[in-house]
Amino acid sequence: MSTSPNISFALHDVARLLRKRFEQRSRAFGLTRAQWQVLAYLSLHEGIHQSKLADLIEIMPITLARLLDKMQARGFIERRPNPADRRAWLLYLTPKAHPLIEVMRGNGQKTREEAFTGLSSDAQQQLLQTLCLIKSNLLEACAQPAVDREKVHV
Amino acid sequence: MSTSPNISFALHDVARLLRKRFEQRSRAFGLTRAQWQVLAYLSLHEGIHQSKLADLIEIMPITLARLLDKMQARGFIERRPNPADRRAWLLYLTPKAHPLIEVMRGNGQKTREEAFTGLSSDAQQQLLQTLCLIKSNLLEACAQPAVDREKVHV
DNA sequence: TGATGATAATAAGCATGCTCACGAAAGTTT
DNA sequence: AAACTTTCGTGAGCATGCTTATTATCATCA
Repeated sequence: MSTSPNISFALHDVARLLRKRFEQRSRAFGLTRAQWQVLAYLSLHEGIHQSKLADLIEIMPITLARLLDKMQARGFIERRPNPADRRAWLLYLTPKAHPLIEVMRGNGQKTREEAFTGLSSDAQQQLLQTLCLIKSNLLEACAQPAVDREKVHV
Repeated sequence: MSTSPNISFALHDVARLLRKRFEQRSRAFGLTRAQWQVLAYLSLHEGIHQSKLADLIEIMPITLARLLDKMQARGFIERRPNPADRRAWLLYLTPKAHPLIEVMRGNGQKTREEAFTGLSSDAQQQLLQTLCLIKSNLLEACAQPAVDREKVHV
C-alpha cells in the first residue's frame, strides 16, 4: 500500500462511490443498498433457503439473517416454514415488494450509466474481463495462508 | 442491478476480496486494514491534524477519530496538543510504529502481485485510467440529487 | 435403533463506515 | 468588545460485514 495513485485504492474508492451513489437512489424508496440486493436475488429465486441465498450473494449467512429480519419487519419478505426440513425457511417476496423490483433495476441502470459515461462498450467489456481475472486471482489467493512467519515478531 | 455478470458487482467483489486478502496479511501484525491505512498516510504527514488526515484518506473525521482511539490505546500513535490551536491535535507515530511501515508496504505489494497476476503492465495502466475516469464520474454524480420525484410514493 | 456428524439458522460481539448533533475554540464582522 | 459563523474533535446511534459459538434438526452409519 502506497500513497501514489494505486489500483487497489482506486478500486476501493470506485466501489465505495458506486455503493454511495446507489444508496442515494435507493434510500428514497425505503431500502438500503444491501436490502435491495437481497430483493433482487430473491426475486429470481423465490422459495430459496437462507444459506443458498447467502451463497449467491456471497455474504455470510448471519449477515443475511439480519438483513432479512429487517426486511421481514418492514413487510417486504416472508419466511415460510419448510415442511420437509424444519431447520430451514423458504423465502418469498410479499406483494408489497414486487413493484420495487423494476424501480430497483432502473436505479442500478442509472447508476451504471452515470458511472460509465465516456467509456466505450468495448472498454466496459475489457474492464469486466479484467475484473473477473483479478477476482479469480484473489479467490485463489484468499484460500492460501498469508503469513510471513519470519516477520511476525515485529 | 441485475444478476447477470455486472461491472458494479464485479467491482464490489474485487474491492471486498482485496480488503479481505490484505486483512489476512495485516492481522498477523496486530493491525486491521483500516489501521494500516491510517499508519501509511500518517507516516508521510506526521504532525497533521485529524481533519486533514481524514480528508486524505477520504473517510469521515469521526470514523478516523475512532480508529485513532484504538491505535493510541495500542501505542502506535500519539496525539500531541497544538499550542496554536487548542481544538486540534497534532498526530505522530510512536517509535513502536515505525518498523511496521516497511512491512505494511510489503504486504500491499504482495497483495497486488497476487491480485494482478496475468495482467500485463499495459493492462494495469489501462485499468487504473479507467478506474480514475469512473471515479471522477461518480464524484460528480454523487454531488447531484438522485431522487426520481414521480416514483417516490411506491 | 442409537450414536455421530453435518447443516440451517441464529446469538454475541467486534470493526468500519455513515448521519446527525453538540461543545469548545478560533476567526470574522459589526 | 460582542455577536455571529466556522472549524475541530467527538458522542450517540444505525447499517453492514466479519468470526466464533450455540441450538435444533436432519442424515448417516455402526
